Amino acid sequence: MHLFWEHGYEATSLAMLREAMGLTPPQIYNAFTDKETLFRKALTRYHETEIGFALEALSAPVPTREAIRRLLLSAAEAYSRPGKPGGCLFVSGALAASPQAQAIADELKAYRKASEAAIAERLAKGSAMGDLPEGPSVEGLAKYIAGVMNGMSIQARDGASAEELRIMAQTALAALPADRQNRGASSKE
Amino acid sequence: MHLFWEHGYEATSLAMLREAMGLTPPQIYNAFTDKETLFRKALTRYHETEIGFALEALSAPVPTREAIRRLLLSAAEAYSRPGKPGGCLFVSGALAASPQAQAIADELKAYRKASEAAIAERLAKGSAMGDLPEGPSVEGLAKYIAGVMNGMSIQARDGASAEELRIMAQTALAALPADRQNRGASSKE
DNA sequence: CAGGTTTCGTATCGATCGATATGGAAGATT
DNA sequence: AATCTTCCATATCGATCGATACGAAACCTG
Repeated sequence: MHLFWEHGYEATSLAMLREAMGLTPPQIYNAFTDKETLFRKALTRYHETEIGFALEALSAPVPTREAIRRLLLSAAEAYSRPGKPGGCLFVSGALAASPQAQAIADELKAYRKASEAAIAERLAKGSAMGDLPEGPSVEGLAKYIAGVMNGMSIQARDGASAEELRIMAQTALAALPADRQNRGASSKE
Repeated sequence: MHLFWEHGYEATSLAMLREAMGLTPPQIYNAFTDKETLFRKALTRYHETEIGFALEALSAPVPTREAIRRLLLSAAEAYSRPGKPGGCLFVSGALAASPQAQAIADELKAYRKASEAAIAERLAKGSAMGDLPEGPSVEGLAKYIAGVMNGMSIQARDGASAEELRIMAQTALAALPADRQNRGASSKE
């Protein structure tokens, strides 16, 4: 998973995976069928073990703005963990791909779209509760937040520290209109 | 250039380049030495022909916030031009790379850092002119803006329309404190 | 028009990719 | 203990990568 995270799908060779896992080629193919299946296994594992912060932040019983704040700040941490590759696997796994790997690129794109949809869903809930007063539409706001997280992923890959990512998250949050209710209650910006 | 832009450095094969340019392998190597040199030529050409909007926006004689507004909005256009690959070559060229292509990945990272530095320079100028009142530091703000542009690049690659990118740009701009002087003079948000 | 030179496309190079066939060691059964 | 079966690491597969050697066609020179 770390190798795919660091180098992306296509640039990670079987030889690298073999050395990292300490397995022989037949062992790999017996266990994972082929490289594509192995990558998909890594994707689901990544989703389960490294991306929990997103669901946690979006489902917390807090005002909408606070939920987004938690989402962005925990992303800042997750994208700059020591000992882990920088950024998000869903972004660096295959932003650009050869025609043969288009299926993989499409799958990663679907993961990114799903993240944006989850954000939009949370925003829609907030909007229905009168928690998200004026400003851009839910879809536009979700695209902005998802986009900022993608941007944080690239900044992390370029060496941004956790503190720098936190600042970026805080700055991004300033674009969101303040809550009408619970204003400043649980936020300590 | 379009092939590298669409598929990235490593995933673009000599066979694709050969077909696109209508050249035979020796012609390519006579003209460009090797694949790496060809890619660097494409990079400089991209910088000259597709990224002019950035320098134009940052050097325009307008208030700081208006300059950033123009930067983000023109990026929204540039990243979603019909007939061109989505996003920015500096991002999709090689976000993740194999160890052999690390030099290319580092060079692209340097381009991204230079963009951020250019933004920081413009912000510093504005700050010195009292044009950028309170809020985060110049470096933090520059990292935010550059990060948002990187995020827009990914959203564009995922199929976001020019209008959706414009909305994202406008939303991102809301995070910037309003100018103390010339407030709303040249901005039509 | 003949000879010599240059140019350029084809065919192929060694290396590496993802994936697999094969020979030999380990363990089970009679 | 001898034989047979099972399992697994090495060696290798065809395909493709980036890059180049070589032979034929074109062109200039005498």
